[in-house]
Amino acid sequence: MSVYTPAEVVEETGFSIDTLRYYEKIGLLDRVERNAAGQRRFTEHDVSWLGTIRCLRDTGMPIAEMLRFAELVRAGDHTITDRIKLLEEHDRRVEEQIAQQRAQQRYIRTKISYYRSVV
Amino acid sequence: MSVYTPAEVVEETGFSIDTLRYYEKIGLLDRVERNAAGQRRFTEHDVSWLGTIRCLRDTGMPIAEMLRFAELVRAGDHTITDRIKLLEEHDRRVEEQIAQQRAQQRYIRTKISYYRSVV
DNA sequence: GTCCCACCTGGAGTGAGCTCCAGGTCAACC
DNA sequence: GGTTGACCTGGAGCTCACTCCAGGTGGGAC
Repeated sequence: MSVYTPAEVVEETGFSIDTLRYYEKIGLLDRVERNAAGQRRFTEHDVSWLGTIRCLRDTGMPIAEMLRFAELVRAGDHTITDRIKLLEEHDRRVEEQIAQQRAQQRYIRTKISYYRSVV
Repeated sequence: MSVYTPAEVVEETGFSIDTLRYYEKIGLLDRVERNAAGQRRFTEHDVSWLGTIRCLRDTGMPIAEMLRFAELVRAGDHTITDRIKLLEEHDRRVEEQIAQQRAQQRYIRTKISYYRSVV
């Protein structure tokens, strides 16, 4: 099981080091292990969890809800149905967002066409 | 040409009255006309522009860029090619956003499926 | 006349999500 | 032994986009 330095995790995940520390501070990331010098050494598991975080974040899930999800994960396997519920609800919102954005894109394209017609 | 009271515009556009005042203050909305008592009376044109604003905002355009667009509109017809460029660039970003969200949605759904398989 | 209500203004405050800073540690290289 | 560079901590500061507030006006219903 390999470990990752902060710089490697920044490279892998696209989060800044400050964001990683912030996520750890607020409990979105479990306490990351340290080496003898006190520097963070991330596990494969941390990096994979950060991938999930990125996905939820970039689809618009607020931190408070990601925290709820993190707590469910921490609480163990008996919370899996709750996690499913949470993710399904989020999936529904993402679906709506995409549909709305498609509609708005059509509006923008109509506007562009109109402008093209008058130049 | 009908006019709209603040309450009607709130109803029509979904923006709060504070947001409308804010948009006017920063110049995203042209100075709105007032009646004898100093109360805002929005025109059809204002409401339609607010529709455009909503569309751009909800697809993630920052206020600074909407302001640039508003200035182009204000500057007159010779800026139409610039407006097209701006909107096309935005359209491209919206397209990317949607594609990214679709990919992330697939990830979420995979996660849900996995959870379902272990319950 | 007085009450309420919708609205006005300028300016302060808020919440989310980071981002930056000062001052320090440790290991490695010259 | 000095310098560099990656990292550490706690806490302050920042950006964005609003949102709220205090104190006031004008018009209509009772």
